Amino acid sequence: MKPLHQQIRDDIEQQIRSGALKPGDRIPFEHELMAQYGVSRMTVNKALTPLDEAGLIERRKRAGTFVRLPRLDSTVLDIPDIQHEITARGETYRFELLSYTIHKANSDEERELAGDGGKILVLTGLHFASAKPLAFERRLVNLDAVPEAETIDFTRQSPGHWLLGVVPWTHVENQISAMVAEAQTARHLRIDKGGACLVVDRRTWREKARVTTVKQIFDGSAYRLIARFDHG
Amino acid sequence: MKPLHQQIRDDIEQQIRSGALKPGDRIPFEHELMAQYGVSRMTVNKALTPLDEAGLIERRKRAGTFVRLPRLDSTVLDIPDIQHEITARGETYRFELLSYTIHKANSDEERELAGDGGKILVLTGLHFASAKPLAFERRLVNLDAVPEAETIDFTRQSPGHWLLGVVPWTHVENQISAMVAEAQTARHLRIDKGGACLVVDRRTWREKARVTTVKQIFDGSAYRLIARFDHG
DNA sequence: TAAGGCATAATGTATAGACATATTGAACGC
DNA sequence: GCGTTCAATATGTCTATACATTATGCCTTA
Repeated sequence: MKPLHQQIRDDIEQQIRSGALKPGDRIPFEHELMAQYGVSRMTVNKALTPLDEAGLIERRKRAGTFVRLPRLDSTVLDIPDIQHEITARGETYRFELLSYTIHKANSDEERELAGDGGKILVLTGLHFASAKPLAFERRLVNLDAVPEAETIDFTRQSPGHWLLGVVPWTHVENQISAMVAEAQTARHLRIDKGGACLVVDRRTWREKARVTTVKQIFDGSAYRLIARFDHG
Repeated sequence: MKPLHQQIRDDIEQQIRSGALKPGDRIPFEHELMAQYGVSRMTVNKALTPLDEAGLIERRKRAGTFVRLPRLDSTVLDIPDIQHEITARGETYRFELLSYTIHKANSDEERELAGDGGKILVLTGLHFASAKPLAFERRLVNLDAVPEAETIDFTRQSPGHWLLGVVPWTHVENQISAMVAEAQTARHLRIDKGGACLVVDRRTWREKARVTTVKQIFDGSAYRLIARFDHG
């Protein structure tokens, strides 16, 4: 048996999603719901609070509780870790390191990550799904934020996968764009020059500190970002 | 002043994110936290419950409460409504209808949406940011699920924006990919043939019923999906 | 009539106590 | 030794109550 507060919550949520309760409609007062379901006010409150936090309802003192206007501005999708995604669909994953250097920040991009003269790790590599190159990656790691990274062998291990497990991130910014493969990218991904590529640029923070910056270029004909989202 | 339960919650969350509490570590028992913060058990519980739901901690009867292993598999991003996004960055939005037909489903794609012989609305159009065409859209709407759509004038209004406000969706599936513009797309978006485009394919459900299918093709040089995500 | 004050009614937060439920670990019996 | 039982313990849920907070709308007053 589900807890009472969850039954009430599910009940109200269902009424909203089905359209029985429309945006702007007032939901019964807490004391009315108490009588209706035969529970205490704390239980009603525990049912309504998550609906408020999820943005489905709005609660105003003295006035009551109302169904919110639907949020127009977003849907949500997952961007999985490449390694995880490849193994999840039953293919074997392999990372191949192409280049690896450690030096002091001296470009704008590097200074933005690690500050002027900060120590950074720059590496490029390829992600393979079975025998096929799926993505080219160029990654910068702020070694002041993640000093352990200097001791890890990335010739086989994906740096992104390692970082996700070791460094707890608090903020991520993704940019997804499309570009046409130039010569070097085409060679790496074994596609024709002029083919379409899907590009993910990702910047990661831990609290205030920048952790890593990565550009991942996917073969547009072989890769799609697939995302499902269930409301509620 | 923040509520007590939130202070406690923030405090514990901070300890986890900073690394002071590591995965597997036991968090003090509720009765210990009661003494530590000088609050009742309900308040402690109200602080811990959201951390549990967010997946940061795991609670086991008799054993106690523990810091969870970090989830490796996903990060989350928003895909905004085009119209909302354009107006949000201060440009004027315009939708231009290119074609509009209503007929019975007769292709595989149409049958998948509305069933065999179901009534569907098919339209194509362009989204403009100020004077520039930003995206080409081809949309199928299941008129059995959204009969009102037949009465709406889409010559100026974006069908996606209208649908979002009118039809509460429960499930969305997005596919993001990259392609090279062929002749017609290039002409519509006023870009060179062979330029890169970002493509979003979206399918929307309301409960079990399919609502709409849309393919949006963006000028890859002018558009990026930008997504930020804050942990917790 | 308009500005301001005030009682009222709703949600917001917190307490103490009760019983339910699940799991651990020790005591017990074979 | 090994499995079983059982009490202890921590979380899960719910109640009844109390006081805080805030916006409403009436009522008073200039």
